[in-house]
Amino acid sequence: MARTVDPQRHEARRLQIIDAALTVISARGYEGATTAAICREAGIGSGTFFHYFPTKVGLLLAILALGTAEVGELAERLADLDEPMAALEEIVDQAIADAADPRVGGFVLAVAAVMHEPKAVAALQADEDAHRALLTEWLTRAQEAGQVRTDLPADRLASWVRLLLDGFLERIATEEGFTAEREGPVLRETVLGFLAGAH
Amino acid sequence: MARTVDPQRHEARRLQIIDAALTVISARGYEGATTAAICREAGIGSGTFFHYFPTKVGLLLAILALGTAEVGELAERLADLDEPMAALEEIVDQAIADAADPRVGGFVLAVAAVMHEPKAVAALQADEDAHRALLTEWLTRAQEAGQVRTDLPADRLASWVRLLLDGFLERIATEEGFTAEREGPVLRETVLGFLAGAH
Amino acid sequence: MARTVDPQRHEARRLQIIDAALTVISARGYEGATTAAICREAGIGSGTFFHYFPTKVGLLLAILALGTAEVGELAERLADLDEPMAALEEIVDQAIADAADPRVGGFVLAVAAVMHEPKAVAALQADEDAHRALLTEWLTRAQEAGQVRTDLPADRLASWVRLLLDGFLERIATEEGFTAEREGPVLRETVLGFLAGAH
Amino acid sequence: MARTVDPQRHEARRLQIIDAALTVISARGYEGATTAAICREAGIGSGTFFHYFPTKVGLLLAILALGTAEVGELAERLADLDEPMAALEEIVDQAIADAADPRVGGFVLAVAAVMHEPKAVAALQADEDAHRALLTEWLTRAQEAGQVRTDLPADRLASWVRLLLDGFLERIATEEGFTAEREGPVLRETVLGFLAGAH
DNA sequence: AATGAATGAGAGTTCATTCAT
DNA sequence: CATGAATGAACTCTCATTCAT
Repeated sequence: MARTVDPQRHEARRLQIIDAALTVISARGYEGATTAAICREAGIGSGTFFHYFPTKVGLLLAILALGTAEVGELAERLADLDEPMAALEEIVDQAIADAADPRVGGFVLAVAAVMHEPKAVAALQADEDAHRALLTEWLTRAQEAGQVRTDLPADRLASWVRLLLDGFLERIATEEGFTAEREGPVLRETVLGFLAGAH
Repeated sequence: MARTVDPQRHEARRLQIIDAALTVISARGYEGATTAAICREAGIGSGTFFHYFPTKVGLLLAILALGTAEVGELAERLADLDEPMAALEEIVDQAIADAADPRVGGFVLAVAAVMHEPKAVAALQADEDAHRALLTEWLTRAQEAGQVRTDLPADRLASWVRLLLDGFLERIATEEGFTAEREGPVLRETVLGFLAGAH
Repeated sequence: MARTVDPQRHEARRLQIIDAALTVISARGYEGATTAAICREAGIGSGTFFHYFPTKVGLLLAILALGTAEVGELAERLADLDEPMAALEEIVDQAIADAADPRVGGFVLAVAAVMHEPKAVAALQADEDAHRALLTEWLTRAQEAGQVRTDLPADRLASWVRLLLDGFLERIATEEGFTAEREGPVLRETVLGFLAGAH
Repeated sequence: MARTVDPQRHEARRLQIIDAALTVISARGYEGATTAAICREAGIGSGTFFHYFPTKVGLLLAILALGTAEVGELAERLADLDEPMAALEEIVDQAIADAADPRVGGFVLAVAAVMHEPKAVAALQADEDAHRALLTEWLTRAQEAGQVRTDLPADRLASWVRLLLDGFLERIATEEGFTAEREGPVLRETVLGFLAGAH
């Protein structure tokens, strides 16, 4: 009888729509993903969509915020570690694990192309900043521990690690036969090789 | 007497439109780049656009074909070289030079997100194939000469070099302060380090 | 709770748009009848139009299908008749009644000129076939009963009756003062005279 | 050396364009007949078109005027005749002969649908008026000679003869197998039967 | 006289968003 | 809460027409 919103039900519905959106955006790009197509995929009416998200961009922001939140969770999980190299390896492993969902690469690619929509750019930047902050923190510690090269400052090393992790995601989205399973070990080795530095 | 087609004038106009399109697509993405905006940037009327390109996709295909043709030109320039490593370094240097045009990264990113439009996908694939074929050819020779690692076959090495070169382009498009000038040497060193293999 | 589709409301809206289209097409021809003009006449927004019909051609096909369906209804009404001449007179009377809507002639004329759009041509042919089939059937019976001339086969007689009925419709659309009311009896007499044959 | 226009050459070019237009309009309708298509058919450049006709409508008016002029020529040829029925038969025979050009039916049909363009409507009306005037004149004489029915005034008889002649043209344009050759005699007989009147 | 490159108004169509039910 | 009919701004593309050559 209670007219109160069931927060659990509400959140479940939200995630259901986000999941559908991930699928559709990954397959067709952001502009190609019409709200109608997302609603069809989610099995809801068009009105319901706007009941859960204020605008189409609002949905995108929610997805990006979800990703940024996951970086925070990862940071918390690593907080206790003493060994910088173990933390950096964990970060790389997490990236490989994320890449196992074939939609992620397509989604990243699709969203990267949304440069208008200032709010999306800001959210993208926030996500990037969170990733870089986490990396820079552990890279700094690793440099202090003499475990990674010091010819480049930690934030530039972070840029290059991001280059490798992002490039990896996009390769998977782009190239037939380039899979997280097979190429994951090469990524690990390449990142570590890069951090070890030239000889 | 009759105003015959001046092929030179025609080609110049075409390139002018393509240049404007590069600017606009790079800034707003493919879907965000309306034909009206491209026309405004190029300083032409809307009808003129469709006088030079059959459709908006036609313009995209023309740009991609231009890029693929440039790979062919690079291949020809390298054909005479005897030293595989010199050729590979030349390929990397070319990528760094391309990345100096700040629009290229944004354009690549924008176009990578155009998954519908089968013809664009095909052209993108053709471009990718041309790049990979060139790389694979010289990587194979380098392996035969014992100059690069052999724990991975040449085509997988090519995938990883492409990952680095593409990632480099996109970093420049994305990250403030990550410039071709400053990071180019790191790219060179990283590619060569990767090809040298682990120790 | 949910606003389910009310099929009655939906059909009413459809007919409202079709009615507006009849008016506009009849007055300006098919190409001259812009979707904007039809929407204005129907008092709806442009989006609503495409909510009810997939394309402008789709609307045309729907109108033609409606007409063809009416031929079927007429055929059913006649099915019980024993007297061929009574059926043929009924067909002529129906044509006269149709011609009372002054838009019908203009519409027929306008649509007859749509030769591209293969689907429209097919629908037009289907409509023509339905009319001819009905006529040919009753003309055959009338010939067997010795009530109409036999110097021409039934299907050629059908062509000529169609010529008279169509021509009648178009005269009304074209000629000021040529009205269904005044000229209807002449049509009746002329068709019957033609079917009786020369003397 | 004289810069004077060669009127013969000019007129020939005009007729060449009109002929091409007849072909294209007959096949695609008036709106479907783009100036570009007409130029292609005529083997001229787009600029040349507008050198001979001020607008696309201007071309249409020229064609219609040509047709109206032919009615005048027919009227002159008949002027000497003493026998009204012979003149009327000649008019019908002329219609049958016109119908032998398969483009005429399609053209009439196409143009009949151009109801906007007030000037075209006026030209169409002038053509119709010329036809009716000629018919009415001879029908009046025939009535005075007691050779055709008098239960309808001459101008209404003219309407019905026009109905038959127009319908004949359109049938040919519309119906496969309905040819001027085969159906011409039936037309003759039907017109004369109608004029003889009921019994 | 003849050309065709250039133009821009206007066409059909899509789609995010609103709101009565 | 949930719906989907209704909306109109904005898009790509067509085509009659102009004009420099």
